[in-house]
Amino acid sequence: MSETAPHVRIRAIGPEHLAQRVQVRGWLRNKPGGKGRYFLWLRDGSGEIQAIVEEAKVSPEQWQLVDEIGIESSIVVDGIVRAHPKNEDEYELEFQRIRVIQSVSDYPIGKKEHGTEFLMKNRHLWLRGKRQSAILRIRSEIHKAWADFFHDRGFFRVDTPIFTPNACEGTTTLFEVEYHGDTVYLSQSGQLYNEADIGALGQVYCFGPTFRAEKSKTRRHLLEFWMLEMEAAYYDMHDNIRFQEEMIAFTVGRILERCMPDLHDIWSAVRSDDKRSFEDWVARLRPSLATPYPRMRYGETIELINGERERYLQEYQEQFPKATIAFEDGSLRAMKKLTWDELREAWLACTIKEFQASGKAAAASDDDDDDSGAEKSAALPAARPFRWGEDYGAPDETLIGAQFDRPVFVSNFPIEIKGFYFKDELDDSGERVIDPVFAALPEGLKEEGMSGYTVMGSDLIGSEGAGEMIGGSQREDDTERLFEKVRHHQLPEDEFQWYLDCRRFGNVPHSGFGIGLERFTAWVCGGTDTPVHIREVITFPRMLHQYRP
RNA sequence: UCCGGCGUAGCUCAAUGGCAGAGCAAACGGCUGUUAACCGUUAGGUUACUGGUUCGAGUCCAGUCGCCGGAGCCA
Repeated sequence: MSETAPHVRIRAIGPEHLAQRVQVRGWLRNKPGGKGRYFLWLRDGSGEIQAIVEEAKVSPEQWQLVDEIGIESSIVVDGIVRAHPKNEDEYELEFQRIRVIQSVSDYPIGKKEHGTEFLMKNRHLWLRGKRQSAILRIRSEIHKAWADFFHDRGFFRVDTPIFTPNACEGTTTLFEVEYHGDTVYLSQSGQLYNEADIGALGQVYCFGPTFRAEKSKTRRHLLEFWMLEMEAAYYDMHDNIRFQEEMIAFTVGRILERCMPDLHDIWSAVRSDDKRSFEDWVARLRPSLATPYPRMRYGETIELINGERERYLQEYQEQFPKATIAFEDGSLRAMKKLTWDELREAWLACTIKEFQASGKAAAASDDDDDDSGAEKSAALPAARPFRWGEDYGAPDETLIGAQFDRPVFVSNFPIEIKGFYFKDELDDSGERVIDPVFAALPEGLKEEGMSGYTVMGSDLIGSEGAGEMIGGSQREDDTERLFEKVRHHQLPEDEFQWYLDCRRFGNVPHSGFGIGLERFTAWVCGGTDTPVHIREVITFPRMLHQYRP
């Protein structure tokens, strides 16, 4: 009885272990049962298995140990692998022996639901949860998949600096760090360094933490997140897009191949009365295995967005017939009198910035046909047409993504809304292209300051409201144009000399992109009805005013 | 920074301006192929904080703090 059984990780237990004595080293997830019999749910970080302990079959000393341990006690259990009598393709352990490393009786996280605040204060323990640990295993697999994908295609990993002397795009707010008397910033992108690195290595990627000091508090934002950025010499925008969709398809394939138990753990934690079967739930990922993904030009999305806004407005009016809409100038109009055309007319009379329509709906007090008595209200969605030259808001990206069952590329944005390094879109004769949708607009609908010129950039928008997952572009390789753009964006030229230097010596066309690991992982792990919050996708999230533990 | 919501037992949540409640967790007992097991008993409170209105405030008002969601911006 003193011989030690071979240690196995739970996930590795298979048919070859049947009737074999093995050792599991881990923690106690739960302990249903009681007098005479316990079911020890064991977890070791790779998976879960239950060991059945029967009082009649073990020594009194062993039974006492089992009887006393509480949830999250650390234990080593020897047992004989048996087929689960009820669940097909599952195994269980016939208990042989337990060694208690630490007995725990007051684990703070219970078996029922908890609130966000409590869970976040206990993030160091929440990580152990079934859903949380499954998500982290998938994140790890994505790391591996991406490394394989890039190395298989002849890319080298470089590591770009985290302390940087200036902003990459100037617009975003950065974290300042005192650097022995100087001020430097935490990196928000390794792109400019990657562009230099391709001069040495041709095709590179970097992968590290990225910092954004924006005061965003949404389910898509972290202040510290992990971003992979790729850069390749002699890639144009279309090479870039093809590379991206192949990478996403490859990664999804890897997850479906290797992470089914983890996806199942995530699915099983969904508590809903009418939840889909596991197969149906996983099926949402399968379309993304097939390339190419749909592509749209920015200009082509405007009609789509406006059609959706009009539909939303109509729904809003039907749901809240007595709602009012307020313009910034203070005038009030009855909502039911405002047609889409009237809204468009009002909008045309002012600029985008001036037009700040907002609606507030509330059930009338004299109208008490609703016995609940609860006051219904809803904020008005964006109640104006989207005009060429505007940047997308989060709801716009959501609705574009919702049109497709797989990620979609949106490309060729107005030059005015993108960074300095985007290459101009040129026609065959080398002239800048005016976007056809812009060109077809009547004069009154062309926003002031918009040229109609576009750039060779693309975003990849996830289906099911995941939002932007990838931002990429062909980089400006016309040295003169690049100098102009640096000046036009009022960037500190001194700090950019080294970057511009790379254009002077062996300048080549090149492209690249960045993908946020957490947003991608959240998209893989969650669906429309089962969203994964970005704070669940990294061990210790850093969010606005929240950096503990 | 702005807009909206929330803050009651260790946890999740109830409570017309009128005695502070339930489930889970904990302790004790019962039951047993359990799937967030189940049943019984016990214990558990400065209703976030400060001030105000009121005969009376968890509830209404003002402020402060904390949390959540969203907007802008972005991956």
